[in-house]
Amino acid sequence: MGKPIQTAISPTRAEDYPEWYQQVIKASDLAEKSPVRGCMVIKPWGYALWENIMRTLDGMFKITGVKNAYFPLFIPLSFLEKEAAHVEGFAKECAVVTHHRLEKGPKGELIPAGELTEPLVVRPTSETIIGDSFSKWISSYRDLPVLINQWANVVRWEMRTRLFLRTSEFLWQEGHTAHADKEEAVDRTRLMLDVYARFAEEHLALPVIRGEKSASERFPGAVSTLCIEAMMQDRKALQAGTSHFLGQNFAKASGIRFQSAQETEEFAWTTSWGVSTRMIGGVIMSHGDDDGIILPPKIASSHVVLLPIIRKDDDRRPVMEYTENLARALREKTYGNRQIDVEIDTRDIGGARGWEWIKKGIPLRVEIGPRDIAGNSVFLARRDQSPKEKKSLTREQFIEQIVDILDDIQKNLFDRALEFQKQHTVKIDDKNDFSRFYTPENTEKPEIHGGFALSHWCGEGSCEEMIKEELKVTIRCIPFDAETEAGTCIWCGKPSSKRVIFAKAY
RNA sequence: CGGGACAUGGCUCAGUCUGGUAGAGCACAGCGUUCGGGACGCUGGGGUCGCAGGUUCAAAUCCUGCUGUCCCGACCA
Repeated sequence: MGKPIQTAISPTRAEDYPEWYQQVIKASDLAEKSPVRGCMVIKPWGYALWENIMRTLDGMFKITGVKNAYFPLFIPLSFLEKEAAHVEGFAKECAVVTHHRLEKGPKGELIPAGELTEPLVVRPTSETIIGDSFSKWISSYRDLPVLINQWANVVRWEMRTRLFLRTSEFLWQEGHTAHADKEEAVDRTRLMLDVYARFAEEHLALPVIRGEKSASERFPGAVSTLCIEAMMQDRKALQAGTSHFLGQNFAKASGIRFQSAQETEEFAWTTSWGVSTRMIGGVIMSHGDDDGIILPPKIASSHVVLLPIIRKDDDRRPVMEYTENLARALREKTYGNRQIDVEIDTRDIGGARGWEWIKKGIPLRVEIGPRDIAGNSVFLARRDQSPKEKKSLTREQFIEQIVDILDDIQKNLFDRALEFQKQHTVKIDDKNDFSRFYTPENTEKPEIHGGFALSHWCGEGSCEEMIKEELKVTIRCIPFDAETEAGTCIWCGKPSSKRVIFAKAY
């Protein structure tokens, strides 16, 4: 009884975007909140995404000469104190370990005991501890460059958290490199950003804008910070990856010195770069619809689910046999850098079964019943199309075409996201227009509004700050492809030579 | 860390004002009927009402303290 529900997720994106995001994660079984404040449990369907991200990115790093290593979770407090700007940036969100033992209290409760002489900081990032290693590994220009990456967890004690987008503990990779000259380090910074951009676009189907951060948004201690920025469906920007040129700041703090070919003692030039589980939040918010998430096939937790339709007991045997055979044939095929992953769902829960897989965002659903066996066919539905758009293919056609179909979905998701980004990216030259663009009509509960504004900026931090203060809008980046063009700052009217990207941000 | 709200089964909540046997819907399990557009019936399992004190013959309900969560600010991959 009751009216059929129109969408699988309630509320819809238009009704309440932040709430939609939470509900989508719940419905898709990606992750859940943990009993620990601000932390999350990543469930198998969500962790598979991360595994696929890791596998692909890891390969991309290694092609550029990067090797993996692992550094400690704990950083001596004194290490963190070495770089002034770095301390400034992270001091307010560090978890600190002060004891190394638990003792039974009078009521049997456990009390921390054995105070450490030097407190240990749970890494918020590893520049300082990796720098310490680098200082020991490097003594000659012949030792350079050193190109290291680690896959790890880090902790930043955030005030407000959201699953995947901002959690107190998150998974990421952090690359750290040291070079003999500035030029090479600058090139590496840019190279890794390009790796991220290519990964985001080709694997996550996220169109991104590459650019440089303004001084106020720079990584604490960096000389320059490069980033990729993606537009979510609420038209806010999400920083999906960053690459930092650290100059000699951290080399000086950690004593990374080497003897040059000219026999002089020099400080190394270092870089660091990272992407995190936040990317998954970006995938959810870019591609999801009111029926749940839509996984890009390249990183999808699984590619296709087979749904046997069994009406009578007599059907069971032939339908299951047909299904198992199809699964075997599909698993022999390769898409991207892995074999096709096939799920078989035999649960007898009626139509709810298909909807669960829609909510989980699996790229392809295949229904297999007596009719298909009779016609040697399959009944196929694509997650990037409406749930009703199912069509029949012969078994052979399907096996032959599945890789192309997956690729078509991948491309379609990217094209849609790019179209959306273009639609909501506008050049704005008038201050009033700018304010109007970023002011919701309903201030109580802001509707989806705004987008990326390409506007002139004089380069002054004070303008940036006032814009942030008044409109909650920040400079996301100074795009690499910005053309030199005479104009006036959107805020103060002083002359400016190029446009930057403004947006509300996550 | 400042201002506000809340805490009852896995989830969403009623019951609290006016103290007296712990409730509903959804979810879950079993059986049957179903199944290619989100099924239905019957039966069943599951909660010391956030924690610790106090008042009382009696506390989910009243009082005190604590903890946690959410919303709004300051901070952020």
